[in-house]
Amino acid sequence: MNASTPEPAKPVSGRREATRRKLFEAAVTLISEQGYGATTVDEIAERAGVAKGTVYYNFGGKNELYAALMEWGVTRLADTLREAVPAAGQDVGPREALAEVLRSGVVFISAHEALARLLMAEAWRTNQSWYATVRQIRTEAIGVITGQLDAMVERGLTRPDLDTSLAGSALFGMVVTVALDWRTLQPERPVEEIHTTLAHMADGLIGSPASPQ
Amino acid sequence: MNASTPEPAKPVSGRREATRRKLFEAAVTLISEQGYGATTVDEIAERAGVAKGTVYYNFGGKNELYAALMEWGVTRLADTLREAVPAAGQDVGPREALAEVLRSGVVFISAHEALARLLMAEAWRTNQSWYATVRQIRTEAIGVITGQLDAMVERGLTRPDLDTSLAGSALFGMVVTVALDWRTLQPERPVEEIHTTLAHMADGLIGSPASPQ
Amino acid sequence: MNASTPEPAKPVSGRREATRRKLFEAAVTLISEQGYGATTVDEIAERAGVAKGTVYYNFGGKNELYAALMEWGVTRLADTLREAVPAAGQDVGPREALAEVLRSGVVFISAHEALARLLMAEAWRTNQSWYATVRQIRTEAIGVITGQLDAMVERGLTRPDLDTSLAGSALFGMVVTVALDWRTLQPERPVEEIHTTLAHMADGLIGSPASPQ
Amino acid sequence: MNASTPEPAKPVSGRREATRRKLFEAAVTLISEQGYGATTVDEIAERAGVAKGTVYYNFGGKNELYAALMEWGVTRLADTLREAVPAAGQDVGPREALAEVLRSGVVFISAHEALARLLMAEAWRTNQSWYATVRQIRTEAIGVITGQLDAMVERGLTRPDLDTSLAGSALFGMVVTVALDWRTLQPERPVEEIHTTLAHMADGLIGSPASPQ
DNA sequence: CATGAATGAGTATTCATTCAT
DNA sequence: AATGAATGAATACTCATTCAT
Repeated sequence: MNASTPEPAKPVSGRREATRRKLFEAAVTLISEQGYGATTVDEIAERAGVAKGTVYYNFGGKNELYAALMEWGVTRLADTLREAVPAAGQDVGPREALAEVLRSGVVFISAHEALARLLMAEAWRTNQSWYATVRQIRTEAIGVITGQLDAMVERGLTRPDLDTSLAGSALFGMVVTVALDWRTLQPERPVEEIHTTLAHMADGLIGSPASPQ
Repeated sequence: MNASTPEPAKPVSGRREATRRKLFEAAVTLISEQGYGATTVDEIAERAGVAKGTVYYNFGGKNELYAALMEWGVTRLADTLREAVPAAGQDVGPREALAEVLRSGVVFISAHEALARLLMAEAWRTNQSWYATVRQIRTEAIGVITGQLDAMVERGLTRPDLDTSLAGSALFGMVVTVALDWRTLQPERPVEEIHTTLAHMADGLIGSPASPQ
Repeated sequence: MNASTPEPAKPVSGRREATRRKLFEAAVTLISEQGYGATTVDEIAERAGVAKGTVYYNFGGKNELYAALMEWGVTRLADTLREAVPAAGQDVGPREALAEVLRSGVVFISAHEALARLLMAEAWRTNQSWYATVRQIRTEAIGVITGQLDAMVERGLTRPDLDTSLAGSALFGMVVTVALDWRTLQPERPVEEIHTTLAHMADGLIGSPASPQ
Repeated sequence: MNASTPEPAKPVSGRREATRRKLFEAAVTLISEQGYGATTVDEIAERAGVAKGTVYYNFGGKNELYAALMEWGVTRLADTLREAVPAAGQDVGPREALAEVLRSGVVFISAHEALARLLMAEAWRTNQSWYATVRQIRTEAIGVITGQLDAMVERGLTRPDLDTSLAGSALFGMVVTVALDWRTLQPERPVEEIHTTLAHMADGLIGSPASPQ
């Protein structure tokens, strides 16, 4: 905060950082399994292997921990999607590029079901203190998809009048819903089947360059 | 349950029915905004303009009120979607039929935002007592869409290997997400624009009977 | 709050009022004996013979209970002092009238030591939420004394240039201090000795109509 | 520890003394504003600009810090009052001598408001561990006043039956109350006006050697 | 039918104190 | 000498539920 004192290189992962990480992991697991209200601070602390007071020392309260959690997890989702976008140099068609992004979304969600459930639960709760955070990062994630769609429109691979912003939101909702339904109702199905169906859908959904009304 | 049939046994719409309705409305709004856990019985009663005890007199408890709520709303959603399916005799192509179902979904959601938010928030929280209810009726709603897809597969209007169950879930998630994003972020946009984009997307899907892998 | 609905004569002392009174009494005793911080809500509830939740139902919190307490007690002090002022018709000299007010102050304090201690402890804690209340009513109490002094100045019974406001504050502090010291250090002394000394002091303190500098 | 004074035994004013002083000042201010119970060790440390552990390193605990505080400040008050008593040889009337003591009291209080607030707030809270300290030194301070009154009684300058101990307590309470009211409510008034009013009042007392009952 | 005061088990939160660095 | 992360016992507070009116 004070530019004149250049801070003697504070150790980034000291004891504190390790404790925060432990608490994060405990909290994600428990809250996503039981919901925010049903998860007690005692449980979180016990699972993290620290004393209850430590939660308050590090986060200030249950609400703040939850907010930090949302931000942390949701940032990771956006990052994952961004990483899935093929590098500019690579010779991959926009169609395959989009499929790749959706695929990475499914993988992420199946690895972080908990988080995905929270994300959907909080997505439209506008009066919560962490709504802004969730919304902003959700927009970022959708932005990655929208970006791919824009590229496709540019190259004439889909109808030119497509509202790519709405379509991005649609694809996002589709992926999350399918992925969660899969994990919840038919976890035994191989992930490839999910990928394939989603690819088919996306392919069809936006694959009509000039379908007549 | 219907006031036009004067049953002597139980006066269906006396003070009681009015009270229940007030409580329903208050509960849907509050819970969709804050979540189930964060909404107190006091708040619901206050918003409904009745005393707290009245909630217990009429529903037996917070959980029961919530369960009744879910069942009520979600049944109406399934009914609405079913009504949108063109009667067998009518000469409507499957393309238009599907579009009509999705359209009615959007209309329903924009009229019952709160309920839709709830539906998404609770859809995958498996260890709640009302999970079975939500799931069952959600399946019913998705079933209407799946039915249309099946009809299309039968008539060779889309790829024969489509997993219509997964696809139904995908379209459901797509519609709900788009509709809620619209209501939350850009409520000023005319509903037609939403319809059009969704129709385009569904159109694309239907239009690809045999897109090569 | 709503003038158009003239409130159908709410019963002033129903169950609720009785509960509040019990809590008041329990709280005054305990807090004055142990201090605010050392007194727990559990103790107060137990002593009042009600459940802990009842404290919150009736007052909203420990702080609010304390604030209500201060207002209640301190209002009674002001009332007591006012009542001690001889009625206008009675043939009592201002000197005796003042002595009477001070005397009633001592009696009140010895009957409500607890409250008096709180009053002094909070008198100059300007950043507490209840400071305004304490201050206002303290001013009222001092006002009764100041009123007597003004009467004396008017009749030429004391020096005309006396700052009666400051002098009122001085006499108030004198009375409270002496009374509390008495109760704390020499409770065995008869109250009359205290009265007498205070009367002497007041007599002398302001009894010099024209003492040369 | 202190490079400039290479004392082998105990460096009196090294870093440690400075730290203790900082903590003293922070503690007096905060406690006088909020009370002992409402002031946390965190706050004190933060205001003093040191880490929390430092409080414990230097004083052993919150209670000990407070006790040290009270003793330190209250000793200074007694000393100040004693110094105000004119030396035996000096030719000063008892009237002026008493006025001088009260005057020095007002000056001290206006310079150490926080301490004075504490002194009044804790004076009658008998079951605290530091009660003995506060009481003893308070008695010392009052003793200076009482001493003056005794001298006056001896010389026949006031009524012979005056309970000088009670009267001392009365004057003490009067001075502290007036001084704090002044600082809190009308700090803009010149100190001389306060002095004058107090002198007038004390004057009156002294000037009544034999006021008839 | 409806009310709202009362309840108390369950939970979040505070904060003086410790101790390894 | 000083630090600040961690602690956990003590405590304040919440809120679904009950029940007498």
